[in-house]
Amino acid sequence: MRIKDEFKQEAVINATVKLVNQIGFVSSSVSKIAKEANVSPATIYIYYKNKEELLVSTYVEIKKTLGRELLKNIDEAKPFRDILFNLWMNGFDFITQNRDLFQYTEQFASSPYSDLVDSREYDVYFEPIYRVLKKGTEQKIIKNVPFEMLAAFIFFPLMTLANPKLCKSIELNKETIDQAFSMAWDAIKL
Amino acid sequence: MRIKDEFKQEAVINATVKLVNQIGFVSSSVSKIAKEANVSPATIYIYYKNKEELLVSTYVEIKKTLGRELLKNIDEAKPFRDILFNLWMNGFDFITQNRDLFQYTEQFASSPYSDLVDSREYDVYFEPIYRVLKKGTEQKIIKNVPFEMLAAFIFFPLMTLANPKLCKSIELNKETIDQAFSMAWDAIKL
Amino acid sequence: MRIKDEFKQEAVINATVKLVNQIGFVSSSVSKIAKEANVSPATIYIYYKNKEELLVSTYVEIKKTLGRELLKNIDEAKPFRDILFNLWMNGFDFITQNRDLFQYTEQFASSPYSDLVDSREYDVYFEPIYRVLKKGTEQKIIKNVPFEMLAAFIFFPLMTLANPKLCKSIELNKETIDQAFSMAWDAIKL
Amino acid sequence: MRIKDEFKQEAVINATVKLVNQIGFVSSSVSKIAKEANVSPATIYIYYKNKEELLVSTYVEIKKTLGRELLKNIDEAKPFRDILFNLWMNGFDFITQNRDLFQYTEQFASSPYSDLVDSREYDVYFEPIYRVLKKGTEQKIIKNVPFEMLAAFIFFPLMTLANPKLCKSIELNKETIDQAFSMAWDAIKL
DNA sequence: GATGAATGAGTGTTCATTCAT
DNA sequence: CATGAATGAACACTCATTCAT
Repeated sequence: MRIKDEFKQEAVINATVKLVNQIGFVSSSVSKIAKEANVSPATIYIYYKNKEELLVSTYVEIKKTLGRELLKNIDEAKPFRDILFNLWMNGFDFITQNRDLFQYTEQFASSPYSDLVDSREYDVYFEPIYRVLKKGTEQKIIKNVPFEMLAAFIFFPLMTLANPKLCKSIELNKETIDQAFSMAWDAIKL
Repeated sequence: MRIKDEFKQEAVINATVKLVNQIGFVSSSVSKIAKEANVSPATIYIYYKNKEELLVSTYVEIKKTLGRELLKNIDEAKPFRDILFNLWMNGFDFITQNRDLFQYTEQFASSPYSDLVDSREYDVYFEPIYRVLKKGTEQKIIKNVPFEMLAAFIFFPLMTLANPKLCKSIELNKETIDQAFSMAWDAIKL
Repeated sequence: MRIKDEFKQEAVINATVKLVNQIGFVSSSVSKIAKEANVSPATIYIYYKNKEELLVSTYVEIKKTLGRELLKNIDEAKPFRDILFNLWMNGFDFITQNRDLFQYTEQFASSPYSDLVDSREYDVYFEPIYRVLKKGTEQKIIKNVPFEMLAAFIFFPLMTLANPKLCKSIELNKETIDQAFSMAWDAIKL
Repeated sequence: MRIKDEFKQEAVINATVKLVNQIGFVSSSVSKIAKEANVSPATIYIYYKNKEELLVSTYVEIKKTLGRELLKNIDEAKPFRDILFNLWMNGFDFITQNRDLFQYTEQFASSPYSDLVDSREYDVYFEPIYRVLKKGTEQKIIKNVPFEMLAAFIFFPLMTLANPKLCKSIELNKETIDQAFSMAWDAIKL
């Protein structure tokens, strides 16, 4: 029999991300994705049960990658602020170097498909971050507030800054990055 | 302009917002909006050139309202932090009391339609906020960073916290609100 | 506004029946029906909620017509056998003169759509037939067996004979018709 | 021929009949049949040129079986009515004991595929029945009418009664069966 | 101004069949 | 012989928009 063409599936994923970035989530139809991937629409249904599964599984894959990237070269022995800065910069690097992947997750998160994701599929990749922040709280280094609030002041500003649509005029050089992190730090530190 | 017409147009806008909240941006078709507004699809095309204009202008209207609400009872003579807190609480009140309008803007902002908005249409309503922040910078009360960065640390966390999807577990009482504002303040104050 | 074009709807019904007769129930797709009726596929969905409704309501309409035709010129004062013969000939005339309508009902009845029909919609047209047969039973003219069994020996042979596919070699002249009815009569009479 | 292959082909036939009974003729796609038979879709195309041939040949096989079953234990020396009753009961037994096979033939017969069958493939199995009926006619035991007409009064009522969709309320016990046969007999006897 | 009818182009999805192994 | 991968064409249906009144 014909062997499964891994390239084809990868082409589908790439086409999905590319199209979502180019024309948006809504307009990215299965047939357009198929055309972009040089594949028949029917082929997509070999790999994925339906459109939902294509979009959701693409999202989950990206989230896993993001989780892995965030924790790259993290040394938990370092001072807390340094760990956080590492995390932050890893996030920044991922966002800027994989703008299309990042943008896909942003669009996905605000789409009705986002309700269909079982976050447990990738939560494990983010668990170390919870743990680090919890330790910071316990050691009275950062404020004792819910995790979501910490995230709202650390990671959401990061995402905002990295979003060229929202921050057209901000040049993202070493200085602004440091400045932004230091603001995030001021927000959460005790 | 006849009174009857205004009612119709208003019904269309309300139906748009209501439907977007009920079934999402994607599924809100012109004919469904028309049905919800008790109006013919063709009628909508009397008021708006096309669907895009309907969605964009609805967005702009909400932005204008938001701008007006933000500046309610703002006394520029007060101390800077109090002014900011007022702004912040006005924003919080708007979001929680007009969740449907807010949710519409969120969905709109992450749709491809958002590229089509000319922000100058509502910027004037937000201009006082720019001015206040600028004064704060000049008086060395807050950090001297681009406006978007300030916004990223003041208003985006607010929106994040008010988003029930993102912050399921956070109860929004007086205490958490104060806490959140104080974190935002720590982030931007000098 | 544009007024509803009765001709269009009729064209759709005719096209449905015609196509079902030409290419069968299964191959008669909405788009083919639309093309045959010189109408856009979308137009069909103005008249009918979905394909099912188109097929079912076409069936019901034909059944109503059949019911009306069967009872044409029936004089319940006549002898029982004559009434039955009248019914029988009315049926025969309908089948042979509206072969396409009849064939549609045959195909429909053996399609999965047939489960979706609420027979109460047309039962009223056939009620007089029930009544006549019941009277025949009570007056000990015909055998006291369930209605379906009577039908199986009166009307199903009729349908079989009128079906050119099943009875290729039988010429349907006055003599064969009389012969067939007399066989049906022998089957049910006491 | 290898044993393994026969199993596969038989599995395909069984799957075809089973699926047609479960989900109907229309929905029974080649891939679903293949899945049900634990076989690749491509395998089916080794045994059959195309879907049509699969369906038609399955039909023909069933017809052959039916022919064989009808003639089981037929003793042409018996009185004519007894022979006929034997045939009739054999038919009844086949229908009730192989409802799935019978239902398949019913669905097939009212599908456009039925035009593609060459009845000569199985006619030989039914030839004895022709012969018996012909003798009955010659011996002036039954009416001298075309074979199809006899069939319409003997076998079609039988099929009608055995069709649970058409005869929901009729319980098929010894008594009703006898009654039905006697009606058929009244119809054809001289 | 206001409308319901009408539509071509598109949607997600399944199909019978063929390909390459 | 047997297979899972692959596909173009078709499916039922919805869309944003325009037409005719």
